[in-house]
Amino acid sequence: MAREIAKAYEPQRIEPRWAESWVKDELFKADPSKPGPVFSIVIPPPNVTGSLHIGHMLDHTEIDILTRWHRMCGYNTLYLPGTDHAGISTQRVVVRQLAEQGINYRDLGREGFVRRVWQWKEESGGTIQRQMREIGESCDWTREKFTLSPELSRVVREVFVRLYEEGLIYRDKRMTNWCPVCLTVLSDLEVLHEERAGHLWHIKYPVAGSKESLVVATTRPETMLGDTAIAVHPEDERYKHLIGRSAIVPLVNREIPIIGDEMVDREFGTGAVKITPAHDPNDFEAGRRHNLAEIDVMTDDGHMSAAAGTYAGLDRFEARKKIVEDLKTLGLLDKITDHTHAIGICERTRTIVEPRASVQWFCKMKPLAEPAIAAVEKGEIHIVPDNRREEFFNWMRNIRDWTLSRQLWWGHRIPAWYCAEHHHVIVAREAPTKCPECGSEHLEQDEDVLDTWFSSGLWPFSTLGWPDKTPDFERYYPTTLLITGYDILFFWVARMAMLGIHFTGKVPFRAVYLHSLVRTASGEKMSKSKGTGLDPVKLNQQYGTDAMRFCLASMAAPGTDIVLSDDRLAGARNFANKIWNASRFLFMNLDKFEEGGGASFEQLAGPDVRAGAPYAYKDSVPLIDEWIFERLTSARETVNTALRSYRFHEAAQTIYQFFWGDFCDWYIEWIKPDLLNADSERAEVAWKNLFAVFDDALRLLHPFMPFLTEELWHQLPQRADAKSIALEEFGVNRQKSGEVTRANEFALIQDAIAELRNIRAEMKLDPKKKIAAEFHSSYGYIRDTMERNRDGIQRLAILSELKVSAAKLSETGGTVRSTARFDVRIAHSTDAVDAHAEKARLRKEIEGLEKSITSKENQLGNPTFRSKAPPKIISGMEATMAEQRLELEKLRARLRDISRLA
RNA sequence: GGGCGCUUAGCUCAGCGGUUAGAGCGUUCGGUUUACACCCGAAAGGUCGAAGGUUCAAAUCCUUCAGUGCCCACCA
Repeated sequence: MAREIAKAYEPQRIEPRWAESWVKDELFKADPSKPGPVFSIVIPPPNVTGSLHIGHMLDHTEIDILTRWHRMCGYNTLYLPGTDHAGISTQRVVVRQLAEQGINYRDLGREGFVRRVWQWKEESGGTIQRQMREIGESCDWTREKFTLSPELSRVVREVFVRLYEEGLIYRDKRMTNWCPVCLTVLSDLEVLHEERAGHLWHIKYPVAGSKESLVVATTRPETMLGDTAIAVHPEDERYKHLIGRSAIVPLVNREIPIIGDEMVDREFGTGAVKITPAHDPNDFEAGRRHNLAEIDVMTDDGHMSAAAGTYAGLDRFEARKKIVEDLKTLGLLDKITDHTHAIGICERTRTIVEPRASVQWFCKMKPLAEPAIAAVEKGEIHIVPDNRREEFFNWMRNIRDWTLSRQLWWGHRIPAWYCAEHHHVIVAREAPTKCPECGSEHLEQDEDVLDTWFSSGLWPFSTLGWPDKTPDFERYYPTTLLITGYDILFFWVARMAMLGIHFTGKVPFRAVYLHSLVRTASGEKMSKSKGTGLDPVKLNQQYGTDAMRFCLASMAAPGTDIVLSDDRLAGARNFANKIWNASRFLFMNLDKFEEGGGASFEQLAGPDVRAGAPYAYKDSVPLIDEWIFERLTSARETVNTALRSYRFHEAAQTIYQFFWGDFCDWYIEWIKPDLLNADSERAEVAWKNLFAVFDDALRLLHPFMPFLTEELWHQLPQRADAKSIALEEFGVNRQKSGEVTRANEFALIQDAIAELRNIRAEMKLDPKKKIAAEFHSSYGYIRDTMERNRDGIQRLAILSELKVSAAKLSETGGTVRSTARFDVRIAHSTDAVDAHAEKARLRKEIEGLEKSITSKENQLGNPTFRSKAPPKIISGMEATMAEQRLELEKLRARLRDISRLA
């Protein structure tokens, strides 16, 4: 039966079918009761609001490659999917949507709003999970988790309560970062720092009861309305006499004390600092030291509050302008100088964050950080690449307490209640009915929710059933590996490490691989909001998911960022197409072979037949087959080694090289005639070995290109119970141990063909015309190899005949090419020879060789080198030099001959 | 202010102590070879940012410098 096979690979026609069947058959469902070493990995949960972006694509590609590879290597494998409720992001998305409908979310009330978010999540929140299914990720969908599900919420409460009981979670008034757009506090990590050119305003504060005034410098004049002191250094001769007196805050005419405090840097500004405890971290501390009032002059949304007097209601930056104007008018503005300083920016909205004192829930980090640092130091958690370890240590050793509460509605509500009468605090797993201290039944739950990262920090164990001792938890925790971008090392990885160790007593993952970021051509981090992101879904459709995966993998060298381009994607697409066409060739010729009365597909390619390879013809495995099996084995070993150390690019490159270079360009080209050989035994052996190699090669490629390989693998006859190539063995070594291979003999043949082709091209000989050639080597075994493989050489070098000779080749009437071990010659009319060009070519080659030889002579002649270098290097160098000398001699002779003839 | 990277072929990047420095793309030349022009064959192209140093041996390790990118940081 002749097959209809598309001329080009059309991923769109193949991918959806397999993606669907993999999910439907629950192909990747983990079973903790099954034997085998464990490979478990949890997904970095993407936002429910999200759709797949290029960063996920990279994450997921790497995760899926390693998962599929381990699965095929016999591991009991779990890849656990799920999503994050993403507090601020999600809330902002829904708030914006409501606003578009003219609804102010606050009007819905807390419950109404949260209900809307859930509703929205159900309707359009599944995008990313759907996309993950479409791109065929081999995760266990029966174990999908969501950070805000009742199941995981229970874990969040458990953890919060325990930390509170241990005294690690506390509530306090402290300096926090306030985002006037998000309307919530942020943790330090959510605040970015940006250097900006600003000013230093020098403002005169009159000293009470004197004509003197004190000049202070500030970058934020509007905060002066909340000043409650002026500080100078106690030892500062300029101001010492003023300590204990007071000054008048201009514009609001408040009398404030002048205090002495060591915190003041005499060198900076004027050496006198206005103290605004409600709006500056240093001032807050100073305020506590000196018992100063905290006057908050701003509202939640960044306007001036009632405390700002006549400025109330103004936007904070408007107020700044106005205040500066007014000071100028009053003659109280001493001067303005330029000043560049770092300001805090909200990670999401890019608005300037306002430092503000407020009451929040915090988590003490030092006691949690120490065991995590130790775990990384001891190698219980292995961080790759190495330099990220240092970053981790740096941050962890200087860690500060974590602001946990957020003034949002979407998220895990803080499990704390206050009694109306005495404000007793009750922290509990379930809502209490009365205050255990005073018995009051008027309880109100804390309005705030937890930072999103609090629940993600529990992800590796919360998803596996902790605190219960579930079979999943027992079998799959600690997880084997975590793969994520280095940009969330602190946000997420560090917190998982701390919380995992604290609560389970074990590290949450044994290794962390932090991959590169995908950047735009201009080097920026790709971002949807900036419009610089590539849409992987579109690209997957355009080039095929396999091509996309392969492309990313081939560029994913550890520690370096990726710049994706159409060229690279096209290259990967071409590779997929190449494989498709190679298969097309196999199946088309197989049809011919069967129709011509040859053995059946089953007889040539059945699973048992494939397993029995390599097959011999006339008592020995054909050289070409032995060669390709060896190339395959070596490629597989390289891939295994590379993947063990996350060198995806190396693995991908190796496979590419093997499939395209070895398998297509040489192996298939070489065996073409054998496949339809009149000698049916030779043909059968060729076919059998071919299918065995093909099967192995598909397996090798499968983790990288799951769809294409699944499709092609199913074209081969399979066992009745074989469901997917994904569940097959990655590869078995087909070489018998101790067997001496002749595979490198084929390398000589390749060299000879290359030299012959080179002559043809350089001499511009008619590419279609078969030409006679001669081959000489002083080694008998090499001549034998050529004799035995004459047909193939003639075919691939387009020769009419190949004369193998023990005698030196004549230089006249043709062109000779030499390697150390052999010479080839093609006869042609001398006018084809551009003697000048040929001489130049020879000279260049001679020069290169001479340089290389001289450098080796120098080294080998150096006694210190001989005594210190490893013997392997010395003998290798000697051998190479000997070969190079032989070749050099030949090239020189040839140059002399040409010169003489010309 | 600290810390971490990067600088290698026209472009994008591998290689990170050892034997004439590699890939993809691009370029040049030649090809309707019964799988593939998303292809085949051949070739050109690099004193590995600069200067010192360590070593028998340096693109690879160290120092300095010059560009360039990123992360962390409560000096008004």
